[in-house]
Amino acid sequence: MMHHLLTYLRSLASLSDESWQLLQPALKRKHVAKNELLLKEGAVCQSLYFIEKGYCRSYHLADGLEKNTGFFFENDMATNISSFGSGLPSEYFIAAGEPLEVIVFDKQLLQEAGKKAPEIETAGRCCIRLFAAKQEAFSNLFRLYTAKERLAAIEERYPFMLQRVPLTQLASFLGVARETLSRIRSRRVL
Amino acid sequence: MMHHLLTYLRSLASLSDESWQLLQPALKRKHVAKNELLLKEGAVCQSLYFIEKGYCRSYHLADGLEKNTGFFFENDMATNISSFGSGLPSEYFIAAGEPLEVIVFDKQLLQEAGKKAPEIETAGRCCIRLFAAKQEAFSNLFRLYTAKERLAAIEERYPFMLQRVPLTQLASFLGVARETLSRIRSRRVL
DNA sequence: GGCATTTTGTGATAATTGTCACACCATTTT
DNA sequence: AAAATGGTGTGACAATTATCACAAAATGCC
Repeated sequence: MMHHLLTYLRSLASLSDESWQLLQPALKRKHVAKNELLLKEGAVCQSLYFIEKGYCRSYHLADGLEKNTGFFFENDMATNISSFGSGLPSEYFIAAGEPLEVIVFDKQLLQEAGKKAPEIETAGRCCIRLFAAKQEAFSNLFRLYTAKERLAAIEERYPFMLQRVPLTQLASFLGVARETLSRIRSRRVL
Repeated sequence: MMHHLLTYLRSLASLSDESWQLLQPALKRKHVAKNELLLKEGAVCQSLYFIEKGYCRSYHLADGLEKNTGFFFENDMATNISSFGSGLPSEYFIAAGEPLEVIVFDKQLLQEAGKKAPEIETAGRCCIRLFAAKQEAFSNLFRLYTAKERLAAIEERYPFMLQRVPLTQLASFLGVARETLSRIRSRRVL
């Protein structure tokens, strides 16, 4: 039960069986159909999502166009960290890109669990630290590399992303037009 | 004494006078001259830096060129969150852009303080959450906006940045050539 | 299978940006 | 005062990318 999550958390911090039990009330399994929303723009993010199967993406709506800003796969934590932390409305959506199996962390119940077991607090801190490090790495792709190099970097570090994410969605994530990404990709093969 | 830091921490989480006292052993004031390094590429980041006065920047060295990836001002926490968390060597430098007054958090001593006072753990988690939210916001600038719009966004949210950071340094942070940034800026005035 | 919808590829052209070269200005050094 | 240094503006041209238009391919649905 919740096997992957336990492994994930124990890779980040020590977590006794007791702490793990104290965490259970804050957790809930959920299935989400493809294209269904985990978080709406304007809503306050009240949950963390641990992804067991499938992937989801965060996107902004601008001029009716979806601009993808993040992708989250198996063993990732997905959330709007800003809204979750501040209690302010989310500026973007999070939607399932494939049929999703997630474990939902409820914010209130998680706080209570954290008070009972400091190990949970520590594990939470490690999760956020990972999240921050990942954001930083993606952010730096834009400052250090050209569009072509960004694609190569993604291909090297997250090859499954190119397999599973439609090119149209990947384009805005890499900060280029769909057509440009298509051309970069075709030139690469030659 | 450490007045700004206390205000900052209390804006993030409740922190009793007792917890604050328990935190003291982990803190140390430090002056850093302009252009001096807080963190070298290849070194493991062992500290968090709370900035009381001045600013610092993180930069990668590629082909002998400095590419700026982050700027940190008064009441910001600066660190290599990835290296600090994982214990792996830093891939970039952090240097003072102005004469700096910082409060150094020592990693080991901070951990010990956190064990004694859970409030410190919680405040630490809030710091990292802010850090992550900021990284995400900067990262999204590239996906949502053109170079011109990115400059406008910085001007609106961080006007002091344009005053204090040399254009040459700002350019790589915005992901454009120095000349391009110079032209964007001059076109804006017309 | 056949039809509708979604996704991807490609050509043509305009707009933006990078690169190289050099001028200008302010400050510091000798 | 002359020279060196660091930061910035600008012209010219090449390279890259965005945009629009449409074709081809893949996918889902009846």
